[in-house]
Amino acid sequence: MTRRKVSNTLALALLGLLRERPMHPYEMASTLRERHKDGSFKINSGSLYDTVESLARHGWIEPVSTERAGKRPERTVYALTELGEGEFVGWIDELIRTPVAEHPKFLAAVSYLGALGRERAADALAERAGRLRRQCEDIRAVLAATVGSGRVPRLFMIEVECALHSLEAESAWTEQTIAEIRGGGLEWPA
Amino acid sequence: MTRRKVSNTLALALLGLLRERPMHPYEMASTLRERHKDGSFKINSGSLYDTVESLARHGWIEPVSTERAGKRPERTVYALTELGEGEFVGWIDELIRTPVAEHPKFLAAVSYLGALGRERAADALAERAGRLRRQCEDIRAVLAATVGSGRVPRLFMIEVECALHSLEAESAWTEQTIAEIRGGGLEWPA
DNA sequence: AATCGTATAGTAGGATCCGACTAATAGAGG
DNA sequence: CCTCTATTAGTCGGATCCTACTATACGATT
Repeated sequence: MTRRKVSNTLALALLGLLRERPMHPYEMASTLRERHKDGSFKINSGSLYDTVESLARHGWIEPVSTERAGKRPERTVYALTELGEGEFVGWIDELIRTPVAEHPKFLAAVSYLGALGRERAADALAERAGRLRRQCEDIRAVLAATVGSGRVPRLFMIEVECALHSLEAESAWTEQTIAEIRGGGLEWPA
Repeated sequence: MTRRKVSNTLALALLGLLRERPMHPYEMASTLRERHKDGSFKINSGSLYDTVESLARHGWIEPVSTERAGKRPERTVYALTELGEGEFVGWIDELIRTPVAEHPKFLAAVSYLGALGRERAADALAERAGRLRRQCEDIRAVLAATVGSGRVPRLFMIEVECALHSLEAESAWTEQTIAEIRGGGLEWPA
């Protein structure tokens, strides 16, 4: 009972791009960055090439040509296969329907918040809260510059809205918890 | 500029446990599960032993004895070192202060929500919403049975509250997005 | 008393991931 | 027109992680 053959979500991003047109790996990465998809996918040149190879091995994409400009390394252009197209949609469907447990680092740290002591805990949370606020602003700016100006359909940036929503929630929890610590509403056992 | 020597947050969990008393690896894992920390840390027997070894290699913990019960494999009991204690607190502080980009699978899928088409997207989101609601209820039940009954100090389960808060936020976003899709408030380009 | 399921305890080997590196070209600045 | 930096493009080796597996003990059931 082998799980899904390729599980890295970067693969999902690549499949999605190749639905538009064939590309070579480096172009996939830069296109994703241009479109601000680097918040939703971890784009790392190391794993990029591994992932492309793995997709090709499973027949979800295939090389269609190789080009060469000057003395630069040869670039292999890949295209989506029919198999890949089907897997793409099925995979998304599954990812949406079934929540999977993630283990964010913040949660790990919060588990031992007590170890910092009241003062330092409140301090650290306050610093985080500030950074979260700035991150939210940055994201709002991106949304304003794209969807806000009507240049990009909202659906194409919907995951950015989703990320913003969850950042805002984290921000709210953080502020509220600081208040409870400082206000004494949260007991602090030894 | 060396990165942090051990980066897996499971290591953080282990350090935290060993602050109470020395334990052998299997006991660490089962204690964490008992305390419902398996929502905040990914506990996997494979990585457990790797992580313990890595912590020992860096001198954050050290073997203090080996015991044997019957013909079972020998168990090595580890204790926290002073170095480990310091790193523990410093690590938590850093994790709290500095948000790091996580890349939840859901966000990846939402990035290509368009590929499902209106109907199917709303459907899939609705299924997720249902599961999220059930998860929230489960968590509330755990909180009621522990903190609610006064048997466990609230600070010891604070990360569960945090996780609940973020699940609720995701839940809300999901419901709201379903409504926008079904109500036509969200444009659906080809 | 033989069998079944579950808890205890850990190992081995491969898949995956990633940081650090190489190397060529284009364009900016002096 | 020469150097410097940024961008383009990709490789490589090792660290990490996890799945699947081994093996014993113990209580309950037939």
